[in-house]
Amino acid sequence: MTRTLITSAIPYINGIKHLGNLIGSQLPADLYARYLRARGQEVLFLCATDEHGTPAELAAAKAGKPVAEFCAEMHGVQAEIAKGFRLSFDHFGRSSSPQNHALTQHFAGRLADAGLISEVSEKQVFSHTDNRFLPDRYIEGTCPNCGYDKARGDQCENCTKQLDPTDLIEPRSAISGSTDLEVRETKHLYLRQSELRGQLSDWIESKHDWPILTTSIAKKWLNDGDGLQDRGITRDLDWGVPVKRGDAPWPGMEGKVFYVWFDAPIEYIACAAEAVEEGVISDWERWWRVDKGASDVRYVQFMGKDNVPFHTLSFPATILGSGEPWKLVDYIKSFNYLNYDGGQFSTSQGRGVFMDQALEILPPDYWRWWLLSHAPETSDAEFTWEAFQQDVNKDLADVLGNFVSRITKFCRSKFGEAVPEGEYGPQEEALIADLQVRLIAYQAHMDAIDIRKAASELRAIWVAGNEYLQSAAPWTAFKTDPDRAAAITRMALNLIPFYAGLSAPFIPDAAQAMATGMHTDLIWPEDAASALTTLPAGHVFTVPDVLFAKISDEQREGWAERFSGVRT
RNA sequence: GGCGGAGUAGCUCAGUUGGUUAGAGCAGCGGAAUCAUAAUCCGCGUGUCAGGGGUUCGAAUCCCUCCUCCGCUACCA
Repeated sequence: MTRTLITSAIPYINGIKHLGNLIGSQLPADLYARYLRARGQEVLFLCATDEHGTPAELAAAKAGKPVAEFCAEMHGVQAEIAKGFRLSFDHFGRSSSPQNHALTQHFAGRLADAGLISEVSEKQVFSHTDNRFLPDRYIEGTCPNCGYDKARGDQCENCTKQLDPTDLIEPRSAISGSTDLEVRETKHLYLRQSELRGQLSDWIESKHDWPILTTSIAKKWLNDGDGLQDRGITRDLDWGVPVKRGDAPWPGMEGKVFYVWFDAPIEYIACAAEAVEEGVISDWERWWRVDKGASDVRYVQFMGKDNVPFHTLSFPATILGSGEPWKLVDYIKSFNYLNYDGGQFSTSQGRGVFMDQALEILPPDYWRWWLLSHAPETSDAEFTWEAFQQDVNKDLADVLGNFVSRITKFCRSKFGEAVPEGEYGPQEEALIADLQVRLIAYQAHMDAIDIRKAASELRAIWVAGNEYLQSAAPWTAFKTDPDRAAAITRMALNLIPFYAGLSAPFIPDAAQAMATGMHTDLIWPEDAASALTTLPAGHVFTVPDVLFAKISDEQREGWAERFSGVRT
């Protein structure tokens, strides 16, 4: 049996993520994990918080808390929200874990031994007032090109000219506004990615089935300009993984930490080690070391397009460069962006709907269904309240929810809350044949992680039940041929556990409610014919509560208003 | 500027080994049914496939050109 390792890009610690972040990695990863588990595969689904870097330190300072404490709290908050969305991580770790410290230092040591680390002395801007080195972006000043007075040290947002911090006129700290800056010499480690360019290029070129979005971004970085550039992997910060060469000190690098993008992907591995400590799994190397049992693992990553360079190049460079048999990713599913009502979702500007707010106003299934059925797979997608209301009401309340409602209530009123007798006839056989074809198509789309197509097929499966009921019309048959009506009712009732099983990856709560109402467990159908005999005559059930209350126009208008501005 | 993605019905989107009258869902219009959350089902689409040019017996699909939107551009993560 194949085993699948699934990782979602790890969300940054500095705040609560918005719906665009959710659909960009965690939610699709969860869908796939749930699907594979339902199909009986062994799955390890990992995610974590990404806790290092300047923004984390600044967010902690703003909150008036020590950074370690801040991160611990925010990790708890994000973990709770993830539960709220039913994200089924086997472990939700932290990039600040001791396991990640050890592994990050281990990789750095291996890379150094392989001659893939160089020490580079460079000049960085230091702010006396802030008592820290400032990343280019955290330096503001007047653009020498256009005169814009809020140009950043990496680029002027007004004229888009790329800048060097030293180009700025009257530079100041974006954190404190202080102009007490000094250019200081500092030494950093660089990962010599350029040495691995050929290897990485061959590897990327061999991935013909990856999304074009993934490979095109990777190839661009491999071939742009002088090709893949070496990358600094250390920073002058307090919070992070201290620079060490394996277990040994690294002379000259005292007081420095590894760059967040160096240690963050390594957390994918460390997270499995954390999971062992948590007792979730017994052996993490069997998922990560090809020489220790991981040769039959298929590893799939999910991420937004902004993360692709790090996952296609930097992290593989780390793994390949180590010379050790770590598992390389087999498939990278990448996503475009979800826009919000004509503009971008923005964490920094507080624009859009954030994960905690979404859960305040509606159950997770509403969000899961809409976001997944509109996943930005081929291009950017757009969230509007009108579309959200319309689609959710139609798909979930009218098509699926009402189907469950109408047949269970019909049965209760005519035959009581137990499945009636009756032989299936040609109409039932036709339905079964149709559903079998659709089941195969649905599984094929899920296997290919073709999310919108899978959602569309699932919806068609729901519609098939309504079509069947409408044409078989048990309410009419009941008047002249109660036995026939009983058979139709039994067929239709059997669709509920069938739908529950197939829908669970998308809408786990509603699926469970359907199964519970029918007094069955959630199961993935082997084939339509056998699945639709799950409930035998005489099987007792309970009419479930309304599965999906509709979103009213008043609610929609209220939310559109509430979320029209900026989160404070 | 460079690179990449996108531009198809009012809306959201399918649709490339080039091939019959370009499809789906939603919205809209008409009808059926009355079991159900006024929920369902059936029927109805003459769209400059962004514009222009080219290759071809044949182009949404290949080539050239051009316009628009978005992203990335390596020290935010």
